[in-house]
Amino acid sequence: MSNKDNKVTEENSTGRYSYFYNKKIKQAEQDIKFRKQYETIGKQTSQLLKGLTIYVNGHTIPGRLQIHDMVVLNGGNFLHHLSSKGSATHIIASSLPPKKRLEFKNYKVINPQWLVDCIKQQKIVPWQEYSIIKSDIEQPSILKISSSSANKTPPNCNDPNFLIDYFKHSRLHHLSEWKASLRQKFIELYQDIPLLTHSNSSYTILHIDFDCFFATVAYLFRDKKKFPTLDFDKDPIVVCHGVKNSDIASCNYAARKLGIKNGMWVGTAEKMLPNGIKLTTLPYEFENIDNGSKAFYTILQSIEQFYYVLPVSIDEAICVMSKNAMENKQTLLQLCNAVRQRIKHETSGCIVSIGVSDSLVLARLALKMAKPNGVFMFDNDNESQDLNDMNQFWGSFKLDDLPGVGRSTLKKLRYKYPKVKTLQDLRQTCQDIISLQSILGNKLGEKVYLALRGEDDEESARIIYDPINMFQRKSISIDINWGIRFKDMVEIDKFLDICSDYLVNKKLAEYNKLTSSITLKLMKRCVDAPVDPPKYMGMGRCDPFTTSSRLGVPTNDGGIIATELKHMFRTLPVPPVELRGISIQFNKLVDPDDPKNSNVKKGLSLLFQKDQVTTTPSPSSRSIESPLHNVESNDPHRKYKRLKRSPVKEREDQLESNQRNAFQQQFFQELPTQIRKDVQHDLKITRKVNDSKLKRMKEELQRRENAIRNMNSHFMNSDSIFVPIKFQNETNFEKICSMVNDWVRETIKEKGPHERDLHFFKKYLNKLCDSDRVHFVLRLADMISVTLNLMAHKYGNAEGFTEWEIILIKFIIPLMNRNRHTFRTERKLDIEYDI
DNA sequence: ACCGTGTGGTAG
DNA sequence: ATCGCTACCACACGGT
Repeated sequence: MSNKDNKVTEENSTGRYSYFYNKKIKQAEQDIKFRKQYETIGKQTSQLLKGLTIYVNGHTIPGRLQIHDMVVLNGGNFLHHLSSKGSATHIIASSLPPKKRLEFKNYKVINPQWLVDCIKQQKIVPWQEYSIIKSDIEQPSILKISSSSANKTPPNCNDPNFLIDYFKHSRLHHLSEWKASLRQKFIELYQDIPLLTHSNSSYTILHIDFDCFFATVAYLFRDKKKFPTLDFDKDPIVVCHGVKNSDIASCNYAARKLGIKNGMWVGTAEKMLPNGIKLTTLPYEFENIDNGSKAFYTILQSIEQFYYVLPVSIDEAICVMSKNAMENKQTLLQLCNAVRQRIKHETSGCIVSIGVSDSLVLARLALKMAKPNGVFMFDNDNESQDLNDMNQFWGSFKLDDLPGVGRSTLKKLRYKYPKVKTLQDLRQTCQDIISLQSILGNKLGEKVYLALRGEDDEESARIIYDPINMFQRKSISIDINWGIRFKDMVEIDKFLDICSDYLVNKKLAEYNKLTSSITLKLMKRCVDAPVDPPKYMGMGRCDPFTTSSRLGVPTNDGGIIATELKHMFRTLPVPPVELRGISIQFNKLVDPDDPKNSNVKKGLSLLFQKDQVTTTPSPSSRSIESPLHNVESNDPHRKYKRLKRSPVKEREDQLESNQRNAFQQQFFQELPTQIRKDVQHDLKITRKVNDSKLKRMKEELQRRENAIRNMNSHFMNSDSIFVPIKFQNETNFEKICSMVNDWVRETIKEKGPHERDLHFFKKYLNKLCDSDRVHFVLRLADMISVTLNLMAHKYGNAEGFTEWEIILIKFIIPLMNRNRHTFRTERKLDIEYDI
């Protein structure tokens, strides 16, 4: 027993103090008693917090009561009332109103995480990092206010802090980050635990998650002055940033009753309200959500019966226990309710529901049944579960309640079985696996088939039998599809630098990995989509363009990666102003510490790597308005079958890129000064690409490969004229000619070619040039020219006509002139081509 | 038969 | 105003 404890008892024995002082002592006595009780049942206590007096201000997660227990059981003093200044050594709070800030300015005011971390590490960690008024002390409040009000400038992607600032507010980013970090923690925590086996596969699965977690936390931490009468059970409440086209991250059950759903836009939700009912919108409480989740996981991990606590997301976990860990259903139910009670208590009011069954899929469905605020246990193969109950269970789910069935799969199922509404209907209609597989594909068909029988497919079950492996990271990426509005390449290059820096210094560093393969995906505004989409700063409707690049050697060099990205950007036909989204992926992650990769560090493995840089474009099946892709089947459930594509593979060729440079130089002088600046910058990047370490490595690789190739048959050379080149899956040039002709004729009449088609057509022409078949390009150019002449009289003023003229003059003819010295097969074609 | 690339889909 | 992320599986198709 500590001195402090003795002292309290002593003072009390004198028996003549003020009411408050007496009360204080009584409470301290109770705390001691509580501690003793705890010790008598054999639980561990410590003296970690000896000498500290802790006071909790306002609403926190973990809650006041839980903090009380933590403090007392670790030998600290818990102050119930802040009677006189100086009596508390630490004040715990999640946030402080300005008035309290002033009042507490001389205290150590920290967030609850400090306590959690102290106990976890069994030492008093420095409080400064957890201080919640530190920032105010550093900055005079007037400055702070003016800067924060000035901070309300519109989002601007050229701001160096844009990325971080955006992520700070993005719920989806938070979800992804949280998930990744939970997986990482799982790996650390369960590193050495033996894996479960299929053989004794009698496990009970508990699927646990919060009911509308974001909404609950937002409600608990709301500004009570602003919402004095808000009732969580009756008033519809949503969490979002904005007012009209803002996504609803989470809505309470009162809102759900009115048909409001997560993901809906606020404006849409408001239309669903009955007259006189108001929708309350609350801001996100990311930090408090995180705290609540920590309490959630801490509790779950403390329950001995759970073999694993598998993280699904910030608010959702799967607990696996052996079937004989519980005596019977009764005790299991008791456990569930105890867990629910504890979580509610320790998060100050967040509710979890629990679904219990013996497969993942059934536990998940049971969870759906359990919500809101309940437990549901489902026995699949128990005889006692009578048929009626079964039918009722399955009959209460919609098709997309099945895990793995989303928007697209739902559509396929609806198309095939228009009458099927519930899972029960589907169970009766779809008795065999074959028909499901024919609609949904092999794996998904099987998955659905098994799910309807309450069984997990192998892929889903991996989370139970091989979670460590499953949670191991295999790729790293970022996506930014909001707020992207650039003026020119200079700005984009800066942004790519920032992205590269983020990925390399934050992600690769965090996971200690190198990457050897990068994918860049750009979202370009659809031609017919409005420049400003409905959602403020949103991406609107876009066409995607992807390209990937093998680096040849694994690296974590930000410079190399940024340079490569800039280069890749330029291979895609996306003008800076049309860019609406960027995503960058590192696909092949390599562990530099792995002994078998030791040579990688020195770059020695390079010469033995087969890979080279490739860029492989392929058309999107979404370009419906383009005639070349119109061949798509109308049968929606066959959509997954790719029908037409252009597999033209283009090799990044040293010769070609030099020529492209020459081409650029040539036109450089004629450009208006404004554009010239851009081009100048562009050339700088191109040179940098050529100069970079990576490029040199690639060249060396290329040289060696070429040498080997040249020793082999001439016919093997991919530049050989004997290698067929495909366009739109067609190799026969005559057929391609007629296809192109149709395409030109069609699009002259309208708005000109679809940019994607044009992109692939250009690639095809480039490929022809590179393999000494410029005469084909000549034929095509000639044909287009003739067509233009024929149609000039009727469509000379059409948009498409002008488009094609420009393409011919600005692209095709320069292309031919570029290569005329390489004409080989067609004799003496070195004429200047003119229209 | 197996591998690599690009596309689609899903989850929270 | 508004913060439309991101990991991972499956598939189609082409190359070897």
